[in-house]
Amino acid sequence: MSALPGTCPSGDEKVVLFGLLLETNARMARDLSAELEATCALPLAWFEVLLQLRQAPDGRLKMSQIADAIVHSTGGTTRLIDRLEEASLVERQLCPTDRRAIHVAITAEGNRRLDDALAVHLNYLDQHLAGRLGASERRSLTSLLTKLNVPADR
Amino acid sequence: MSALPGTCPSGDEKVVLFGLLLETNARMARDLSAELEATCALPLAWFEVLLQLRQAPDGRLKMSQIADAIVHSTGGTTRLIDRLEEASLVERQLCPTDRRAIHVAITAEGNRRLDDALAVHLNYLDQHLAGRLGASERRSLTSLLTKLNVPADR
DNA sequence: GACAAGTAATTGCATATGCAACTATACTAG
DNA sequence: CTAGTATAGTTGCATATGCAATTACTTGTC
Repeated sequence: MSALPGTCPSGDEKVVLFGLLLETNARMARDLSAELEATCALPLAWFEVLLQLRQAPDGRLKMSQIADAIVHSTGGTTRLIDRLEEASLVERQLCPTDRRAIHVAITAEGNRRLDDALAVHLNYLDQHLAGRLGASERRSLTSLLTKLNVPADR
Repeated sequence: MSALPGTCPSGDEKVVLFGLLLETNARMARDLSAELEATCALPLAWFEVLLQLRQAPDGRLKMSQIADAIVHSTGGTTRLIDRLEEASLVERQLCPTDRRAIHVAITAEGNRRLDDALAVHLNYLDQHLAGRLGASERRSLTSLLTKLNVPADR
C-alpha cells in the first residue's frame, strides 16, 4: 500500500521466498562460522574445503572442482588453498595426466582438524537443524533444494 | 574407508543437507548478483537494502534493523549505507526520539532503481524458482525455511 | 608437427566485509 | 542529579573475495 503495490511487487511470494533463503543461509552460516572459529579456529570456508576433500572418492580434488563445489571464483580458490596449505591442512600435488592441473589432497593434520570441526558442526546441526525440522521435513528440504541447485545458468 | 567412515560422519544426512543449503544459496546469489550487476549496475547487497526499505511500514529503517535484516555486522552496514547514500539511493535522517539512532529512507531515485532491479529479479525467479518448483513446493520451502530462520542463537 | 583455440591455475588490483575499539546518547538506580 | 551501564552508530585495521589479465599447458585441425 505504502509503495504502489501494482508497480512494485516487493511483496511477491517468490521474492519473499528468495529473501528468506538468503537470510536463513546467512544467519546459519554466520552462527556456525562463529562457533567453528571459536572452538576450532577453523574458518567456515576452510571447513567446506576439507569436507569436500574428504567426500571426494580418493580424498583429492582439482582446484577447479573445489571452486565449483564451494562456489568460489578460481582466483579466490587459489588464495584459499594457499592459506590451507600454509596451515598444512592440504597439499598441492602434480597431476600426472595434465600438467596444468593441480591436485589438492587433505593431509593427516587436515583430517584431524576436520574431525574436530565435524564434531562441532554436528552438534550445531543437532540443535539448529534437527531441533527444528523432523526427519521427513529434512528429506523434503533436501529434495527441494536439490531441484534448485542446478550447476550452470539455465 | 579412506577416511575411517565410523569416526568421520562426513556423509551424515544433516551435513549433506546443510552443505546443500550453502551451495544452493551461493549459486543462486552469485547468478542473480551477476545479472543485477550486468543489467542494472546494482550490487545484490544494495538491492537487498532497497527491498528491505520498501517492505518497511513507512519506507525507512534504523541502521541496526537493516543490519539484522540483511545479516551484516553493524560496521559493514555503516559502509554499505555510506555507498548507497553516496549514490543517492537512500538518505540518512535524524531520529527525533533517539539521537543515537539513524533513520535510513529510500529516495525517489532509489525507488526507481529498485523497480528496475525488481523486474530483473522477478524474471530471474520465474526462471530459476518457479521454473523448478511448483506453487505448493514453494509454499513448503517457505515453511521449512521459516522454521530454520530463527533470529537469535538459541 | 605447427598453429589456433580452449582450459587450468595464478596474479594484480579494487573492493567489501567483519571485528574490536571508540564516541555519543539513553536508560536505571541510588 | 549523578554514576554506572547499556545501546546505536562509526572508524581503523586486517582479511577475504571477485574480476580481468597472464602464463602454461592441452587439444583439435590442417
